[in-house]
Amino acid sequence: MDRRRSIRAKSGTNLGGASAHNRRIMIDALRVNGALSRADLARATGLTPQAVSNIIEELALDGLVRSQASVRRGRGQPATPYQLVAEGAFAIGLQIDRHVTRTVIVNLVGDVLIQMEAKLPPGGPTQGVVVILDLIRKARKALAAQAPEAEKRLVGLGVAMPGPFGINTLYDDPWMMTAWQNFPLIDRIAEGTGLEVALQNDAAAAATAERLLGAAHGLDHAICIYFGYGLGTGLILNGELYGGAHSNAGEIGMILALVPGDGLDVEPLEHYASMAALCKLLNLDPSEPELFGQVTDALMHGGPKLDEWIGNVAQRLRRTVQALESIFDPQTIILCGGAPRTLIDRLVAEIQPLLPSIADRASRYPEARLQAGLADPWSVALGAAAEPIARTFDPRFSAILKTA
Amino acid sequence: MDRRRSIRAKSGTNLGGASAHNRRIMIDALRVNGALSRADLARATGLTPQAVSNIIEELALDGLVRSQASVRRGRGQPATPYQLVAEGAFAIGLQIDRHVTRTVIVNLVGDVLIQMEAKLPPGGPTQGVVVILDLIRKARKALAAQAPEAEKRLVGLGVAMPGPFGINTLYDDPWMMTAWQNFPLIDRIAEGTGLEVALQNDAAAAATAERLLGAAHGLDHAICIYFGYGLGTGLILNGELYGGAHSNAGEIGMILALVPGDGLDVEPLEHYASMAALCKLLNLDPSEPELFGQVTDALMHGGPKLDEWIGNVAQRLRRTVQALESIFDPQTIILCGGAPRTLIDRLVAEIQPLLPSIADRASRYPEARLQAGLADPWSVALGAAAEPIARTFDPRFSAILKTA
DNA sequence: ACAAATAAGTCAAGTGAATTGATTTAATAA
DNA sequence: TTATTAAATCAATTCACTTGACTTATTTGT
Repeated sequence: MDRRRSIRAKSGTNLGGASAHNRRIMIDALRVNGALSRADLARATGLTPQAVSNIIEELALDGLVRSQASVRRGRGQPATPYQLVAEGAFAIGLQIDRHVTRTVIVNLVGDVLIQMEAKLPPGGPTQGVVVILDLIRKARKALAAQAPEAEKRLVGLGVAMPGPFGINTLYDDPWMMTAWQNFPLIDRIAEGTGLEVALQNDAAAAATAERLLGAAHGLDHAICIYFGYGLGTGLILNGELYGGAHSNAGEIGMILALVPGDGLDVEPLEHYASMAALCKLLNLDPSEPELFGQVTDALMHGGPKLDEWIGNVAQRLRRTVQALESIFDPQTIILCGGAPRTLIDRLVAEIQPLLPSIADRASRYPEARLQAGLADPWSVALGAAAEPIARTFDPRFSAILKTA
Repeated sequence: MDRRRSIRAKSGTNLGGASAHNRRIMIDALRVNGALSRADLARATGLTPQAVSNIIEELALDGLVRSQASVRRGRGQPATPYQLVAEGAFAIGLQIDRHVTRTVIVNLVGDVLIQMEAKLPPGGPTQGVVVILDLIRKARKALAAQAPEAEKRLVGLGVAMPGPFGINTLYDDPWMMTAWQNFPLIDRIAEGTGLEVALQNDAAAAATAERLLGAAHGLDHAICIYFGYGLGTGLILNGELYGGAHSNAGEIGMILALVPGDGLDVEPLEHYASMAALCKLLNLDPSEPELFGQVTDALMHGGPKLDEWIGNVAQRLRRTVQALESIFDPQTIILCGGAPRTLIDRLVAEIQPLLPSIADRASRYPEARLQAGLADPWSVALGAAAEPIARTFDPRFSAILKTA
C-alpha cells in the first residue's frame, strides 16, 4: 500500500503562463478577425495598450505578425493594422484511411503548400508506417524546395485516423482498423520525423479544418457531422475541440438506432449512413481513386435504390440533427465529409425541412441551423495539419499550463 | 453603417488573473482531495512550494482554509495538512418549479444549513416573485440566527428552473413555464436581495450538485440525466458545466424519438420518460406534497400499466445512455432526479443490461457506466446553491478573466 | 488658418506574484 | 550519533503587466 495517494489537481500558472496566454490570444484574435491595430487588440482583449504594444512587437520580431499600411479611421492618429504572417509557422497533417494515406503541409493561415498521397499496403501498420514515413519525407523535401525557411518553423505533425481508440471491437466490422489502433503509431512517427505528433480521429480533424477555414470559422459552438467512410462528429464546444474522457467523443456512427418497422431491433447508425454503406449498395470499390466521380455519376443518374437510400439516410440524419441540437444547443451544425460535394449538398437538401428543436428560435443567429461544410478527400489531412497550429497558438491549450 | 466592426477575442490576463487562478486551483484541489499539505499542493499544481505557502497563508487569513494537526509520513519534517473551512463561504440556492419554490443555504463544503419551501401562487411570475423574495428573506433571517457571521460571506444566489430559455414554444405543453421564462426574473431577484444572481436550468443544477457532493465528485467528464417533472441532462465536460450557445444544452427531453411500431411518428422523449408522464399515467396530482410517497407506494404495489411504463421508459433510456456514451465518451453517466429514490433505483436496475458502446472498454475506470445519483426534491435547489460557490472558487471560471 | 478634440501609440517608472537559492526544522535510517 | 529525507520559510530577484504622462497624427469647428 502506498502512503501517498495520487492527488488530482489542475495546474497553477505564473507570469510566463499568463504571457504565453496573451500571445496566443493575440494570434487567435488576428486569425478570427483578420488584421487589427494594437488599439483594437487592446480593446478586444482587455489588456492595456502598452501591454499589447509590447506583445505585438515581440510577435513581429518572431516573424508571426506583420504591419499593414496605416489606415485613417476618422479623428485621431491613423491605426496600423497587423496581420498574421502566413509563413510564420508550418505544420504537417497526415490522414491514415483504410486504403490510402494523405499528407498535407499548411502554413499559419491554413494555405495548403504540399499535398501528397500514397496507397497503403494491405499488410497493416508494420508495413504501413514505412510508406507513411516515406511519404512525409517526400513532402518535406518538396516543402524545402518551395520554402527553404519552412523546415525551421514546423510546429508539429497531426495524425488523423478513424476512431474509436482503445476499444474492444464492438461489432464485427471490417471497416474498423483495429490493427492500426493498437499499434504504437504516434511514437513511431515521432521517432521517424523528429516532430511533435498528436493523434485525433478523422471527424475531429475535419472539425478543426472547418474551424480554421470553413463554415465554423470564428464560431465557439458548432457540431460538425463527418460523413465519410464512417460517420462521426467533431464537437467544437467553447471554441475548443472536445474529446471526452478518452478522445472518443463524437462517435455518433456507433449510436444504436431503431430499425424502422422492425420492432425493437437496433443497428449502428453508420451501417446506413456512411460512404461505406453507399459503396456496398452501389457495389463500388472504396479504394478506387475515382470513387468520388463514380458516386457523383450515380447521383446524377439516380435510380430507385439510390433514391431510397438517400431518403433513408436523410430521414435518420434529420433526427440526428434534431438530437444534436437538443443536446448541444450549438450555433450551427455542419455536414461535412470525406464524400463528394454533390452527395453532401444533396443530403443537406434532402434533410430539409428540419424537425422542430430548441435551435428553432425567433432571434436566429446568422448561421443556418444546418449547412454544408468542406467536402473533399483532403479535408481530414488539412484538419490534422491544423491541430499542431491550434495547439501551438490556441489560447485554450495553454491558459492553465505553466511554461516551465 | 458603423466603421468599427465588433471584434471577437478572448480576454487577456495579467498578474492578478494568474494569482486568482492559483487561489482557485488550491481551493479546488482541497475540495476534491480533502486535506492536503502545502508540499502536496505544490507537487499537484506544479507551483513552487514558496508560492503555495504564500497563497495558503493568505487563504487562511481570509478564513477559507484551516490547518489540521501535523502528520508524520516517514522521513522528513511532518506535513501540516490544510482543509477547507466550511464557514468560509455561503450561498443561496433557489429552485422554481411549476407549483413550488424551494430555497436552500449551503456553506463552502456543501452542507445544507437552511431549507425552506413555499407554494407558488397560480398567478405567474408577477405574484410569484413576491413569494420568492419573501421566502429568501425568511431563509436569510434563519441563517443569521444560526450563524451571525454568514451574511457577510454570502457569495451569491443561484436560481434553477426548467428550461429551455428564450425559445418559441415548440409543442403545446402545459408543463413549460413560458411566462416565467420571459420574465426579467434575475434582475428582480438581484434587486430584491442585493446579491449576484445567476440562472441555470434544473438539470444543470442537479449536475452541479452531483459534482459538488454526489456521484460526479472529482470527475471531469460526466453526464447527469435528470429525471424530474421533465427530462434533461447536465453536461460536465472538462470539469465544467457546459451550457451551449444559449444555455439550453442538455435538453434531451426534447429529442424527437421514434414511436416504436408506429411507422415514422416521432414524439419528444419526455412525453414518455418523466415524472409528468408518470403522474398522468397514475392520475396523480404533480403539485401534491406527498407525491414521492404516492409514487413509491405505486411502485411497491406494481401493476401491469406501471410495469409496462417502466419497461418502456427503461428501454428508451437504455438507448439514450448508449447514445450519450457514444457522443460524449464520459467517465460515467448518472441518473438523478427530482423523483423518488425508489423510482431512480428501479430505473437504473431496469435499464440493465446496457447496450454495447465505446464506454464498454476493457480497462474500465472504477466508475460504473451508469449509476444512480441524488434523488431528492431538494437536489436542484442544492445544485443552484452550489453554482455561486463554483463561480467564485472554481478555477475554470476565472483562468481567462482579468481581475480589474 | 488655427485651436480643440480625438485617437493611436510610446516612454519610463512602478507593481506584485511567482521564482530562485540558501536555510531552518523535524522526522527516520544507518 | 550522523546522514538522509522532506516540509516549510527567508530574502533577493525576475519579469510581464499597469500607471500616468507624453508624443504624434488626424478630423472637426470656428
